[in-house]
Amino acid sequence: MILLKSHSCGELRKKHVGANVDLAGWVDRRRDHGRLIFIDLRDRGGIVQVVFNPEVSKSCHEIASEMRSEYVVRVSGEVAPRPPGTENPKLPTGDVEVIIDNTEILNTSKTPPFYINEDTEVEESLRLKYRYLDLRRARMKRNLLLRHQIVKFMRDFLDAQGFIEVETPILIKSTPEGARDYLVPSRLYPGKFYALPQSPQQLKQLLMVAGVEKYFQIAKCFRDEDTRADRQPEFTQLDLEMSFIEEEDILNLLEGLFASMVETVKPEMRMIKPFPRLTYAEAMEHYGTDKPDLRFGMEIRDLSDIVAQSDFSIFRSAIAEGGKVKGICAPGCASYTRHQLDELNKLVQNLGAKGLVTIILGTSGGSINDLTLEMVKSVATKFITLDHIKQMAECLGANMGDLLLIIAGKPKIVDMVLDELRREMGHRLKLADPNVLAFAFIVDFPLLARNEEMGQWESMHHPFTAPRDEDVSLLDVAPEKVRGKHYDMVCNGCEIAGGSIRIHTSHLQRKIFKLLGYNDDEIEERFGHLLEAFDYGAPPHGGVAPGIDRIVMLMAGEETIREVIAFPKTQSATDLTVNAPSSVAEEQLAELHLLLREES
RNA sequence: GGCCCCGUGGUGUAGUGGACUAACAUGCCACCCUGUCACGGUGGAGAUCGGGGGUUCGAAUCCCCCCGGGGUCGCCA
Repeated sequence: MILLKSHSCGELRKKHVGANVDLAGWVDRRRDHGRLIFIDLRDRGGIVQVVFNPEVSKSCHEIASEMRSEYVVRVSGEVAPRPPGTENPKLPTGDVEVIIDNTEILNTSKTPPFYINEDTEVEESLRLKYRYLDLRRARMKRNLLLRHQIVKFMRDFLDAQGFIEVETPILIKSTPEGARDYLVPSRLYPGKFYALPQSPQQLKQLLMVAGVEKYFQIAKCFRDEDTRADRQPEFTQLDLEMSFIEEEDILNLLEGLFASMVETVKPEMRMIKPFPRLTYAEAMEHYGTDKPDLRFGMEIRDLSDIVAQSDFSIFRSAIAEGGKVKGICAPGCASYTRHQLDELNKLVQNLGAKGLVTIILGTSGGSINDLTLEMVKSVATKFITLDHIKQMAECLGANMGDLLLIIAGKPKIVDMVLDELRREMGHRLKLADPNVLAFAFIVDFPLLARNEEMGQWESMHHPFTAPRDEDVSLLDVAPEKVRGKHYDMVCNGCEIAGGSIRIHTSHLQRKIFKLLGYNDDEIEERFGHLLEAFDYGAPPHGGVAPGIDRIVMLMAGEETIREVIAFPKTQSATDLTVNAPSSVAEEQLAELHLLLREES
């Protein structure tokens, strides 16, 4: 026998009754009744109950009494209908069972360090150390399968649209202006290094010059920066690029791809269609972030004009110093206790705000017109008139019984803190439906942002992003006003994709590099290959790169991308499964011409 | 680099200065059990409470340092 299995455990149904089957898998659970032993046998396809009856086979029954959790076993027998009344509706295979007349233990197993057969919380470091066991669990198996289905859909979809998949190198050239690079020392060239790609950006643009026209790749990207729930040192992007297109083409492609992918792979999840489009300015104004969670409202409103003339020094001084006063309305939260308000205050202070002004609007429902000063609970009542409070409540769309949360300070801090508060309150009030994927496009980004520390212009996206045609003339006089042909796709508060129409002439590209502070030598050394390529008939082109880990995370309903990566790294960038990074032998270092520095 | 949370039998939790000789569930081991499916029953083994130091008559519990995991700000063109 070459194959140990004639069927998968999970596929057996009533129609198989009478068939002799060969199965193999892991012991999920054992129920030993003394004479009769039931084993739930598990393989990738599912679980089926197999029965060891000493009256059928005494030797099989003896072997089965030795079986324990996670033993690897092979069984053969006849598929039988379960006796009436003993069917198990919880199992897809619950109408049948396999009466075993031949079996073998292929391998034993130690008692696993955590439950494989139960969906209980286990400390993540333990799961990662024994990731191969963790991946046996239903949740991880489901996530791996979903990821496969998503990636397969992407490949099929893009193939049907005429894209071709091209691989680009993993050993490329360091580009220190972006994220920190992962470096690979060169054995053949002492003192020189390759870098792992932060993204295949320049290579895919060269593929456009090469006439590929429609390219994509499931691309591993590497960035040596600190991790987050949605950020890993290495991650996967659906990298794609097209020639002879404009921004609208990319957005249409994305919407078509993601909408049909969700409808195919996760039909139970809902979307807002067509995907809403917000300008960067609108997103920042109403959500305080360029990646808003649009599953709920609770929009931020600017209250500066209302309170500018008030006697409340916190508000007045913030505005006088060039700051803003903005707030949100937490519906129905007037009953918040002192303790809960203190908690929120602590939250905003940890984020860098000076404090949180809370205004409780009465205790029961009703029209805000009936509000009296006695019904308002807030430190602000001493300094702010009832009229101002009513105006703020109206501006925030508040009703009686609601809680206003107001932050004053520098615009950047105010936005960041209110974004956090909005998401926190949305979470507490369960406003974000987990079965909704609220995709949206963010457009009209500024091309450049001022780096205050360095006193220099930096690319908002990357230096290859084309400025809007009508703004090109502003590059010389007012760079901050130049809008880029840059777009993001966001979903549920997560940046899912970023892309742009690229510069495709060396003249304009050089101009941008110079604006970013590079001199001619630096431009030549770092980007000479790209600029030269542009002089050989580079077509207009643009593209986008959706993060695969993130979209799988959202579709799997997970909180971190580690749950959808087979072997993820910890927050401190270690791999607990294989214990990486690790020391290397002195001989390896010597071969690479490396000497370790003494760190103080 | 900053701030915050977590670490108690194999696993998940309870215990927040004395009654803890550390509890509960589950897992594990042994025996019993022919229809269970998170099988059931009886019995048993198993943690000096992440590590180190300190305070105290007394520390799982309070303080300090360290280690590990997580969240986040900075960082992520």
